[in-house]
Amino acid sequence: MTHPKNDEKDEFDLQNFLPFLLNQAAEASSLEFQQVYKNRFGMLRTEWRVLFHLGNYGEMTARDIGQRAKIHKTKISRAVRKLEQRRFLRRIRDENDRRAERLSLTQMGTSAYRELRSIARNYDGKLVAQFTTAEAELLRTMLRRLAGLD
Amino acid sequence: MTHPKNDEKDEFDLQNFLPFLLNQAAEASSLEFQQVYKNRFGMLRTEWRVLFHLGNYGEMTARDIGQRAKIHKTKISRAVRKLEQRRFLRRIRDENDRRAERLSLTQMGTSAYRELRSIARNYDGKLVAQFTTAEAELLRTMLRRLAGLD
DNA sequence: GGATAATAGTTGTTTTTGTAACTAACAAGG
DNA sequence: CCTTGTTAGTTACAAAAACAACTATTATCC
Repeated sequence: MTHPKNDEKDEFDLQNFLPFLLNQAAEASSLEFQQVYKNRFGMLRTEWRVLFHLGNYGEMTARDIGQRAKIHKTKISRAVRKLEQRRFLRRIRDENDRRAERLSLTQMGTSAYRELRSIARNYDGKLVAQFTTAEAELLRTMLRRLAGLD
Repeated sequence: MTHPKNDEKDEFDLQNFLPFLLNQAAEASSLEFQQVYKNRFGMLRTEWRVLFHLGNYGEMTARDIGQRAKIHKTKISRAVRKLEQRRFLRRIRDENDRRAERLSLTQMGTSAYRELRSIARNYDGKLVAQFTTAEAELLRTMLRRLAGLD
């Protein structure tokens, strides 16, 4: 019978594999916040992200959002439609490039954004509270690096 | 207009929101490795994880795996069936508790595991190479903490 | 100008996931 | 034993994601 465990010197554990760890951390740390935009606003993750981008950066096209957040265009297309149906955003055809449409939040969208942003901010604070300021800062820097942002 | 507390001064950027950052980092950093188990072995993420757990920790039940990796039992059930069909694992009904089945890798499963583990190890090394050893160590510690592991 | 390629966004179809309900086996208390 | 509750795992159905093909518009370049 082979012994899968210690064939060679093997300090490689799944629980140390960075992609696994990152994924577990991401899932665990988004769970609670997810409840908010799901239960309170009936939103999906992508919808929340689109809302957040528009609230955060102002008027953008679907393409802009997709590029910045690395979300596929079909997901964005569907999220935009839902947000529009719920009167959270409006779209205006760009007359300089009639393929694109400029998206922006309505009053309702803005107020939902504000509420969610405030909750997100508190939530982030809570997550980060278990680390020192320096640690948290380093963590974000490393994550941005791994994410290929910056 | 009313002034909710967190409304005006806004240093809160989506790209600093930890759940978002974690998710982006997780996706970006698993993309390349995903290609390996997808294209080379036709596996899904959960299948790879089950394989890895069995390879790493030896014989386990579906429940054990689910608890350790926080994977839902239906996902595991499906992954196990596929891995069994591909002759990567076998199941043996536990005679002490006939509800459970003890899962273990076949020869084929073990060899796939070994190959994937080696690729994963290199891949992890590559990811971590952009940080100092201390930084990487801290990163893993923080992620484990966020993930609720340990 | 006109063919060809590229881009913004949508729609249709297939996979994969999530959720709930289910079977079969065990556990505990009466 | 026998009801009630719990656990391991599966299955059926609904929701969401992935993937491919599509329309409409703009850009390229001969």
